Amino acid sequence: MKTPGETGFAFPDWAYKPESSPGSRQIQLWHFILELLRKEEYHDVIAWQGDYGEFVIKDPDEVARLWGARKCKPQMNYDKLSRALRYYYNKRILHKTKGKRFTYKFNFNKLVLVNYPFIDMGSTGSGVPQSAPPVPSGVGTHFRFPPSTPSDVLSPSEDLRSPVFSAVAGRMARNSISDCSDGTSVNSEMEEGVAEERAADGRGGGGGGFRGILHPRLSHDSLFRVYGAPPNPPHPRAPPAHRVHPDPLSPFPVSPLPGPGGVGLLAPPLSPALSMTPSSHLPYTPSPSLSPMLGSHFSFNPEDMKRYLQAHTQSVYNYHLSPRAFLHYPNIIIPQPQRPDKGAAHHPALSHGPHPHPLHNHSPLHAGDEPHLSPFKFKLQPPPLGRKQREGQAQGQGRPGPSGSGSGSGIAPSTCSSSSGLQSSFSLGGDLGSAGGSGLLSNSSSSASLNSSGSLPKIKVEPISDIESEEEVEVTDISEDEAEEHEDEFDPFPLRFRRDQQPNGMAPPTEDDLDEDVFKTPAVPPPTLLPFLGPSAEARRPPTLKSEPTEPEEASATVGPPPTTPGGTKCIPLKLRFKRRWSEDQRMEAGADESDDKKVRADEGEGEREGEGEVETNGEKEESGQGSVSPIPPAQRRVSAELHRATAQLSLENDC
DNA sequence: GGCGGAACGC
DNA sequence: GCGTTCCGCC
Repeated sequence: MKTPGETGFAFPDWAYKPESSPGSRQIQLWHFILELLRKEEYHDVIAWQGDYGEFVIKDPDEVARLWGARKCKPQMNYDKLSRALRYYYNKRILHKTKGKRFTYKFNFNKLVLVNYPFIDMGSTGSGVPQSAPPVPSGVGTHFRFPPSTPSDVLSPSEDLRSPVFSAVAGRMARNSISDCSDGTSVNSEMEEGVAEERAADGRGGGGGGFRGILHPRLSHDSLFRVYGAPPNPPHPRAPPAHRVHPDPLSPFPVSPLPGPGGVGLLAPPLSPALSMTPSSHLPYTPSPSLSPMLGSHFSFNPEDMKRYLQAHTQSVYNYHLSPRAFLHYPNIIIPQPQRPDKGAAHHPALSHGPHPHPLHNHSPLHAGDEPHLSPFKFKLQPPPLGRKQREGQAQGQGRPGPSGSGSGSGIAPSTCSSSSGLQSSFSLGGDLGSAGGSGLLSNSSSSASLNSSGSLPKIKVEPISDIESEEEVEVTDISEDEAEEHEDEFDPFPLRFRRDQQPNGMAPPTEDDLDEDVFKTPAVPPPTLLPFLGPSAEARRPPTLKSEPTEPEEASATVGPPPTTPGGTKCIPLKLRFKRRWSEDQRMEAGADESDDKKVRADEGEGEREGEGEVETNGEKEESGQGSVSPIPPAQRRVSAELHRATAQLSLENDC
């Protein structure tokens, strides 16, 4: 057994906060265990031992008693407590160290996941040492990332003795009460021990330690903004440059609970933070020493963080995490798929691709210049909007704020985000915007955000074809998620979303899309489209149209006469284009000569109009109607027909 | 000692 | 959801 000073396992402060236990108002057993573990005075009862996260209950009865005291369950015993612990097996929060009596091991990764559901913990059991805490090492410095900030996650790595944890535990201890009232209190036994510690510490006030660990580059302001907390700096005083807890043996200088000291920082309603816990896909390399036994200092390397965040983002998509999670983190920048089109690729938003998490913006390093270094093999789409949201946006948002350099964009209120409590509490966006000044999407709305990134070249890509194709894919590919997500009115990552990005100047999916599994579009246009493409398309149209999906019509209805302006980035479905062209022709023809060919027109157009009428939207019906009353001079008709043919051919070439 | 099902309470 | 309690089983 190591001495407390040597055995600091670090957890982010939230790990010690009962409130951080999702779904439970009360302290959870594992929280409690952590509490005990980090308290020196209980090291003869329970202590870290062995691998990272591994601990041994030296005195089962005592631990049970303590637990019982905390929970006001006098009848508690180890048998019961162990049962509770065993329930953690399934949750993978804990697991048993086989062969060692009373020895369990924390699965840090899982702990993180539990608190930060959207964080991928796919690494669990796959390479990353379970419960391997990110490495605190060394002695002088401290965890660099703001504690309790989203970035301050379960970092088992952080030394318990580090200010962060000290602060957390300390307060906790101070506030300890054996009243069994709630999870925030610690039983009297603990309190006693802590009291002594504190005395020994001679430590000042709680807040200090906290501030001490703030990242130098992170202003308090920025930190608080992360929480959407009031801008007023918690502590005007300058934080100690480093060491805040005088006594390395006293890990509990400050309480993690909200209070005079660390108020806002300590209790984000929900920390959306990323875990510091390394995962298998995390390039992040821990400090030399992973041993929690070492006194430490978490020298956090921004670069590492950057990679880490990248990895995590990737994880989210690579693994089982539902993209729905992003609903709660509207500000997360999702790397955009690379487009053949350079312009699109350089879209500001895209440039952040590799660093989807807003956090990265906190760090001075912006990878805004690595648009092509995206490690993602798949397409990542900006958080899609729910249908309602999209619609609402279409109306409400006439002009996305120009955010030339992203100045305004960052803090721009995200209309879409309002729906989520999380979003409000965790407004990284603001911070992002200001910090990055890079047009990061603070606006959860993909379209708005993207658009707002000013320099985004509007690309009109023709011919279209994608929309219909996508619709197809959408129907077939989305199956699970789609159906599921619909319930939430959240449109996770169905292909449908692509339609939304088009208005943003995103080129419609192209070749590279075909390489993608996720967002693959059919290589061939729907059969129903084919009739259009032939010279006699018009004639054959009616029968086929009936079975055609109506998306294009819907689109046209919304778009009205499509943004035919060059700036109009809306891609018009092939079918629709033909339709419009046809209508135009009709109009032209009508204008040309009214008297002549009503009969002719009637004869020729009969079939078409009938068929078309069945699928046309009202508006277009009108157009058609117009055409129907307009005779066409043979010559003109010829031209028109050729035009049709040409267009069709062109479409064929470009399409598919 | 350890496991996990089941019923139950909050 | 998170235990708590009880219990049979290995």
